Amino acid sequence: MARRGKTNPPGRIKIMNAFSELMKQKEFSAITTAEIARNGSVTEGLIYKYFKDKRDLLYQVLNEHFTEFQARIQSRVAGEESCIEQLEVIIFTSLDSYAQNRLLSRMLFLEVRSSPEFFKSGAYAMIRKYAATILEIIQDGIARKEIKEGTDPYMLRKVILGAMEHACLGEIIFGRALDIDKSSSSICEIVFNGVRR
Amino acid sequence: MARRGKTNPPGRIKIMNAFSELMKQKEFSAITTAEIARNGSVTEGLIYKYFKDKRDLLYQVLNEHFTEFQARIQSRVAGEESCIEQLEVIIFTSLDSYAQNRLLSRMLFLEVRSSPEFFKSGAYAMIRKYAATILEIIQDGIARKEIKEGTDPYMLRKVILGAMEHACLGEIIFGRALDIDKSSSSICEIVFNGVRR
Amino acid sequence: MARRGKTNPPGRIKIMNAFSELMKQKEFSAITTAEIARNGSVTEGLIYKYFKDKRDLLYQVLNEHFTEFQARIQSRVAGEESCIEQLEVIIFTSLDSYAQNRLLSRMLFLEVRSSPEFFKSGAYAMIRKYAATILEIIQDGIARKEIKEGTDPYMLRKVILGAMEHACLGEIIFGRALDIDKSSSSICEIVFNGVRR
Amino acid sequence: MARRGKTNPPGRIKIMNAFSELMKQKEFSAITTAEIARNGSVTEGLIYKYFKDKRDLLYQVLNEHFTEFQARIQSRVAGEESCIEQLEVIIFTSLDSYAQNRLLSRMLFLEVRSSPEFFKSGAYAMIRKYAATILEIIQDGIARKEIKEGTDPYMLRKVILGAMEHACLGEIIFGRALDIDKSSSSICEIVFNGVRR
DNA sequence: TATGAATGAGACTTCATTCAT
DNA sequence: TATGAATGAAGTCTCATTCAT
Repeated sequence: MARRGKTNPPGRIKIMNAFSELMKQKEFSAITTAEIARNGSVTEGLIYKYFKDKRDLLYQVLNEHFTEFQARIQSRVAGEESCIEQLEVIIFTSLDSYAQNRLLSRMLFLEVRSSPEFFKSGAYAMIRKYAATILEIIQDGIARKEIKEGTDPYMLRKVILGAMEHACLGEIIFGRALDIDKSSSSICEIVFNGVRR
Repeated sequence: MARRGKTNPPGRIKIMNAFSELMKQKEFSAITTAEIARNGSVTEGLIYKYFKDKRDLLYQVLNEHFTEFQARIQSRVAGEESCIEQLEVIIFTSLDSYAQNRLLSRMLFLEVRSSPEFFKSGAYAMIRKYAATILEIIQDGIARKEIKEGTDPYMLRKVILGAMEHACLGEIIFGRALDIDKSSSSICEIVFNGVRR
Repeated sequence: MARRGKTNPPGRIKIMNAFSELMKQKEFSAITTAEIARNGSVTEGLIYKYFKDKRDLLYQVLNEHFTEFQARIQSRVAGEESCIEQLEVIIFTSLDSYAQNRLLSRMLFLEVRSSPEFFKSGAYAMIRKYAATILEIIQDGIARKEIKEGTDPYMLRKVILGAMEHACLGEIIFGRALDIDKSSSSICEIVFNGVRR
Repeated sequence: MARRGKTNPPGRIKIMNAFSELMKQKEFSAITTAEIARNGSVTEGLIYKYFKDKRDLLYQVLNEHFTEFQARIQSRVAGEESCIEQLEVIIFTSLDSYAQNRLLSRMLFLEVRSSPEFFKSGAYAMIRKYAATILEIIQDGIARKEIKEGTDPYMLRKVILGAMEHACLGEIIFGRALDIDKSSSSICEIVFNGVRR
């Protein structure tokens, strides 16, 4: 997503691309501004024309990714009727997005959450929107009697988010393969029907 | 747990305590060796007598915490008969431990997982033991027909671990209060009985 | 004073005003061209259309101020007959100008004198004129027997300039109030009549 | 003056010497930490072990100089009986110190006063002591009827300080020679006896 | 066991300035 | 006349780590 109203100068784009590329290779703290500049064929100084600091660059890149991600979720959900199906779609699509974009997941699950500043960023605002969407569907599901009435919607959301996150963790950390179909249907089966015999 | 066989010199203890204390206040990367030394009333040089480097210090501290944690889980599980009850105990005890020791959770959920070296550490070995315990109970539960036979034990473990983790995340990051009873029983209800009406 | 012959384009005026405004708030070296451009609603590049560099901007601003200052002094002195009275008028008027225009005094007493280039600037030429005026009056005073004949006119000038400067320093640095009447009459009393009983 | 109680490690001394040396050659802001380190044969990092930042280094160096300066003044004043003579000694000794140590004067008159932090430094505390000494002598002089009773002691101090400062300014800025005997006796003559015929 | 002095590499950042349009 | 993009050089400072004593 281009910045609203403003022009998006080539240097800015180069910097964001170079940074995204580097994020695929190494941790945030291991990336130096010198590297970013070199890879983007700009000078280090230019980074600070467009970004407050290195973290701000990270958050702006994340924001773009998350915005796309959130848009994809929204459009897929729109096609489903029942709440359970909507949740299934969210779980599948999220897992799919995570798998297709390890960079995104790495940053989200392992890097940014340890910095308090992240939670003031626009990138985090996007995440909140995503979480809000899930909550609404759950509440709707309870209202429409698709979901048991005693269910705590916040806890259910936590279970879903946590399950998805842990489903990806092995892949992100160890590079293990992830079977999205199997993972998402397993999560749905467990969460919707329970495991007790 | 003191290091096996060896004596535990006062300097080493001071350093570990100072570090633990600092971990309650700020991220790992924001803690400097100078601070650790100052807070522990030792010199920076001494840190390198007992620890290979700053990360090693982190892992040794974590190891102590995780060892205790794992021991507590084991002893509690021992008292339960059914697998479902064992899992309930694990969920409650884990949540309780996380809540009582935010330091532990912070480090585990937000700090160490981004560094590949962590996964070679003794601290991580403890975590694996913990995870293995859960897996065994699940497999046992399936064998003993307490848990549905089609259930993927690995995925179930992921759902449980992820649910617990996300249940704590708000508390760790934003300092929100956590109702352990409610959280653990909600997780159990959702996972064991499902939410579909 | 507008630049002789030339037109004074709006951009140039905006830059000078923005800079003058900033000088009231912070030291010269703490002011960045980016700030000047932002405050003046022009682009950084434009500064270099009208001014050789940042220092040149400072000197041109100073020049305008000093020119006015010098003109005021000249016109006031013209009204006095005796040399002593002329000096009194200079002391009072200078103090008054300093107090009314702290920006001027700040720059003159605390900022520019540390840079050798200043002494080649037009602004400094104005200061020399002012100093020359004082010297002439003193020499005239000696010739007209109003001032003791052994007096070293250069040293007397230094005493007067230094006394005025120190009288203002507290105000400039600490924002203390300055009683101009009292200060100027005290200086005159001390310098003209001496303090020995 | 060595730091009280603490040891004064060779590196710290080397840094201060290297810096003092550089201050004789160029303005404070033109001196880089790289230069200081190079000239002192230490690493840049060491500077920050002993000094909070570059300014702190400046103030600590100044503090040493001013402390010596103040001690010299005190011991010379002690030898004089009358207040007028004490002031004469202060004026002569100050001028002499300024002339012998242009570094000191440059920094005091042209560099540090533009930074608000200076006024919180120990170096400035020394300056205040010096100024307090002068004020006490003046007040004593009034009490002992050596100085006219109507004299404003604060203004008299300002005249003296300003006169001395301006007497040195030419030397400091333009490298002009300064005749201390002549300058100090001229100042005394003007201030004590006045210039009016 | 412990100290304290010193290192060194490099990180982030700032800013005056230029230039094509 | 004015813009906006980009430069590049340097600058301050941080910090984990080592080593002689």
